Amino acid sequence: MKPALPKGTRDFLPLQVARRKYIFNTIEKTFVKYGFLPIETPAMESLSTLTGKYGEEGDRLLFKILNNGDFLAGADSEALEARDSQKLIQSISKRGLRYDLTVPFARFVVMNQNEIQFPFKRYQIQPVWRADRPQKGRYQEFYQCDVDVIGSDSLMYEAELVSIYSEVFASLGIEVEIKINNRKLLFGIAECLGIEDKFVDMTVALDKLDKISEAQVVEELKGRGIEESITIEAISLIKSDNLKDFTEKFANSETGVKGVEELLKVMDYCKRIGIKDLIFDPSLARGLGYYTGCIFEVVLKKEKYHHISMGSLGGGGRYDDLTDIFGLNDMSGVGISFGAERIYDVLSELGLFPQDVEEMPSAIFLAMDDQSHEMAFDWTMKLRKIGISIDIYPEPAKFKKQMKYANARNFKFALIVGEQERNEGKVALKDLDTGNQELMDFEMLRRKLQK
RNA sequence: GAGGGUAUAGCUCAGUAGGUUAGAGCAUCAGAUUGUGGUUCUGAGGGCCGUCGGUUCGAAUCCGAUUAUCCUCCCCA
Repeated sequence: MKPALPKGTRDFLPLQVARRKYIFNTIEKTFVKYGFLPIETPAMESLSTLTGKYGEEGDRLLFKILNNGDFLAGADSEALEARDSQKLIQSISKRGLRYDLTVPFARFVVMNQNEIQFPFKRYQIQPVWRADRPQKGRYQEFYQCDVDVIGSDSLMYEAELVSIYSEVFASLGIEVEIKINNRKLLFGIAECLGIEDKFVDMTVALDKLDKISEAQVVEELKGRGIEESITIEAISLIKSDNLKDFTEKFANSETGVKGVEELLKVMDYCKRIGIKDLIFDPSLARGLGYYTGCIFEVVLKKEKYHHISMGSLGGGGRYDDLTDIFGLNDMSGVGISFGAERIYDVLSELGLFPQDVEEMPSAIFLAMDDQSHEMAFDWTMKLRKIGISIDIYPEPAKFKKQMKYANARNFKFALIVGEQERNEGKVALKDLDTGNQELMDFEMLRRKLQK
């Protein structure tokens, strides 16, 4: 049979794995420094945990797992007869693959509330799955790196998370803008324009302003029943980057004022710790429905990387009612996520990966004959026992072949053992860059490889 | 959900206006070379040309369908 991967999935070569680990490690190190603790949740969740949490579109993109055994025995025969897939699913699939890490986290918090201490600071780096149509930089299986704190409404945490963004991207060598806005401020705008019932439509459309023209936004909102004059007013409002302007406008919107206050507080925290790249952007909306307070998004610094087109490298925000649906109230939380796959693409395009991400032994034994191979094997194992990473060619094959292998795998040294070396109880250490060779006994070799 | 591209050797891809036996590079193996690679030369193996159907004396090539995959829009990480 012909081997193939399901669409939107990838294999990773050793170098790619090493580079991905470098990203994950950089992110994780920062999370740990800020006092976040790791958790893991299963790849599968009950379908009921997942459905209805991501909107209509999200439900469509959920991977459903077919029930085991005779799944048709329990199938809804009416739905089956009517060929109603949507309805049939409930009776033939009770599990699905997780779509993000936030909803499983909410479930986790509710189920483990007696085991954890609030405010609970957790991070989670695991793959998620979406049955989306794949394209560049977008896959059906990809990793998310989430960091959330739940059980506190302190705005200090917003500042901590901004600081984490700032630190992680700085250590990766990428210059970014961290955009911040507040859903309450957006609601305030809707309120003073008298369209609070169309709040979601408004934000979704305004969010597209950097991609489509104002006229198109007006058009889109007209289709959703918002008058042109109101949309134009809304657009002019969010063009302002001065927070104080909003305070005046929000005379009739308590929520709007609250949003401005929250933003000022967070930005004040960030100023204290010297964060420069935080930018207030009132057009930032974020699609996900559960956000209620500050929202964030990270993008490449435009003036620096105008040649690279890449969506956001991360995003997040505050949510007040996430655990509510699972029966736990009064649990405000705030969290952000890193788009590791996109970060990978950016680092790779900019050539910003360190040279030495791949961890491998510096030397490999090559033997000329059976007896030498035995000696090389003994030395190999002795070195490994004292913690030195080392490799050996599996048989005394043709020497040229062994050299080729050592070279192709990028070893720094070849340790050559033939009759001559063996008789002296030594090996020849050949530097594969310079071609220089040096005879060494075991002790010399140990010292050479140990540093 | 809408649109576009691609499908030929293990891998990356050529294949001209339909015409005998479908090619290259890389990889693999063997030899020139019984202990020195990254950069030598020679040779070998390996293909129902995605699948089904149609046009034709004749199809990898043209047409239709189908499947798979990549990409663009929507949305997202």
